[in-house]
Amino acid sequence: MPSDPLSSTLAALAHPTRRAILARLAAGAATVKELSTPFRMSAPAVSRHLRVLEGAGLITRSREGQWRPCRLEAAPLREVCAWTDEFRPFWNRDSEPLDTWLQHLRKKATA
Amino acid sequence: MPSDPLSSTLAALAHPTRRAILARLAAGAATVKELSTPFRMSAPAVSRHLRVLEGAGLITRSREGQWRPCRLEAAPLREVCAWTDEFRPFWNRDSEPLDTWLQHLRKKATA
DNA sequence: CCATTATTTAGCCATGTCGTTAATTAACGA
DNA sequence: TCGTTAATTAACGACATGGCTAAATAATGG
Repeated sequence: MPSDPLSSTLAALAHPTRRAILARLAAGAATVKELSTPFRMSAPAVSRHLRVLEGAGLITRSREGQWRPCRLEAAPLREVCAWTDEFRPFWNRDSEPLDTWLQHLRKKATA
Repeated sequence: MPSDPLSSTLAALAHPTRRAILARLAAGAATVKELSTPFRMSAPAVSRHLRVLEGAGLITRSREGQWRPCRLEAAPLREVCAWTDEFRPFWNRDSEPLDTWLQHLRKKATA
């Protein structure tokens, strides 16, 4: 499993539950209990999702008495957006025409 | 494993080799062979990465004689950027102050 | 000290990933 | 038809994910 920062971030986001957790945390910090209830998921399951998010630097957790409030850390999302942004010129256009591929072949032939 | 479109896209992107393949395809279509050489990876390995990318709708493949040229399909990246964009207000600010959490506790106490 | 609440850890199981090599299928071209 | 090249599939191994329940760890508050 790749462990570079961007890969960790993307892998963490590649699960609907974890994205929903981040969306929830955008509205304010929350405890594990508060998160597990709406997602109809056991506390251990949520705890593990949180560990993944923490590993990706997408949340931080602190100790507040017996609670472990989670807070959103959205900075890694900037890198994700920056990466996709590189492809912005391609978002709206169809895949390149067949011509390009044929030119490519022709170039190899002459080489 | 989640199979919704956004999760598929993010999972496909969560591997440096696959991101590098997309970056390469931005410069034009390429065959499996052309992709496997620079990545010092066996053709089967690349073939499977391509399958993942295809499953996420990030590339399309056609048959051109004995070659299977891959072309970039960047549309799904738009959705990724759109999702992260929702968090743009949080990108540059520190995690919410502790105050918010304390208010949160106080609210529960009075409720 | 004991009961309660919050959270994590430990097992379990099924399934997916990611690389390899070896074998198979598809198409070309003399 | 035969040999070559391109690409996929099959099979393997090591390991991660994602859910569960049950048990262990913290901290609170009588």
